[in-house]
Amino acid sequence: MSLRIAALGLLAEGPASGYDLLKHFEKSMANVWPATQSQLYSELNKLAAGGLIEVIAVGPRGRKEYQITADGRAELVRWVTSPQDDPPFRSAALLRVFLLGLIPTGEARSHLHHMAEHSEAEIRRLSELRDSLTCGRVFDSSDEDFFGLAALEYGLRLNAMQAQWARSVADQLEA
Amino acid sequence: MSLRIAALGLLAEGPASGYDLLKHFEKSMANVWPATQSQLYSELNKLAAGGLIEVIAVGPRGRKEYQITADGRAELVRWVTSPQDDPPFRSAALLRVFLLGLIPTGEARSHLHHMAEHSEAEIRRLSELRDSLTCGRVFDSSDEDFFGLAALEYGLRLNAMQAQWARSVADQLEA
DNA sequence: CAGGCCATGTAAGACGTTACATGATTTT
DNA sequence: AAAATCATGTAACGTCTTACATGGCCTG
Repeated sequence: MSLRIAALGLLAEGPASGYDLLKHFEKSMANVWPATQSQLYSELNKLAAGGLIEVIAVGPRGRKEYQITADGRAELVRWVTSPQDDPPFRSAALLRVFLLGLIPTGEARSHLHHMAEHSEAEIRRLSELRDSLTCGRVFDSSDEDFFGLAALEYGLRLNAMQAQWARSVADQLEA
Repeated sequence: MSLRIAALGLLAEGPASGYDLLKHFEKSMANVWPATQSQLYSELNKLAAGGLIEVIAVGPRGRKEYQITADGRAELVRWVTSPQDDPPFRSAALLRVFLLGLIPTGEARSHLHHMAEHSEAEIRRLSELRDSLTCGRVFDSSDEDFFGLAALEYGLRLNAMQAQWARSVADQLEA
């Protein structure tokens, strides 16, 4: 469901081919909903079969340019306003936390430090991504990627929280 | 993979039936890795077939009591120390944020307020869960559910962050 | 004309969701 | 005797991962 929506969402900004979408996708929504090339191409076929998008041109190398249809836009708005049927939150990293008692305390502490470092590296990666997207310009709520930047800000805060949490749990473990 | 580990992890604390596990599961790991009854039962069969757990008793109503094996413990430790092959982070809620530009600003702002309220409700739910688990006693790093409580603390911080973030994005939208 | 990029697709298998199916035992 | 709880399982369907397969176009 979600990948289908991601594809529709990208096409809502204008016509594109699967290949174009994939490129754009990796810099934006793939950060919150990763997907592979195979998956995206097959979703595009399903969307076209369902009439939510349509092929408006065929270029060199069999390139198919897709465009969102009115039905597609309707489906997109329906989904955006229906948060109740989202798939649930899942985190293997937190599941691991539950099981940290199975390894020696020193190793558990070390794992927590690694988690903190990983979050800090993510913060650097996301900061760079933000800089590459904004490239110095100012932006406000009418900006076309205002919400993409808001999602990015979420990622920054999430990782900051995670690093602090991991260090605080590690500290409790020392005692 | 992860559900299999969750089941093994619960069995590492002592023998139990699928039914027992399900009950315990819902109060602990299901918060970070939800699963259905069907899925848990079939994982137990697969684990038993693979020799990671074994049936040590059959009780009334066909109740099967499982116990973790040495191979099972080894697998558990292997997984706990291998964070590199975790499934990636996914959030439909954040994907929705990317698409909030598709609905009128007022509705988007209202959605963000709902997100904040949802997080605040989660904070209350998790606080109650914590109280029911600790029931007033003090705990330290030698406590058997120290790490479960650490995961719970993560949930509290995550939701606090989320509520603040949602309100801050909503505020930028006013301007 | 070789190498890199453009461009799309298939197939097998693991994992997850939903709904249904079945029946024994204990409690009221 | 009915209702609640205990207890396990099957089947269909959709999603995600991994690996593989294919070939056209453009640049040097």
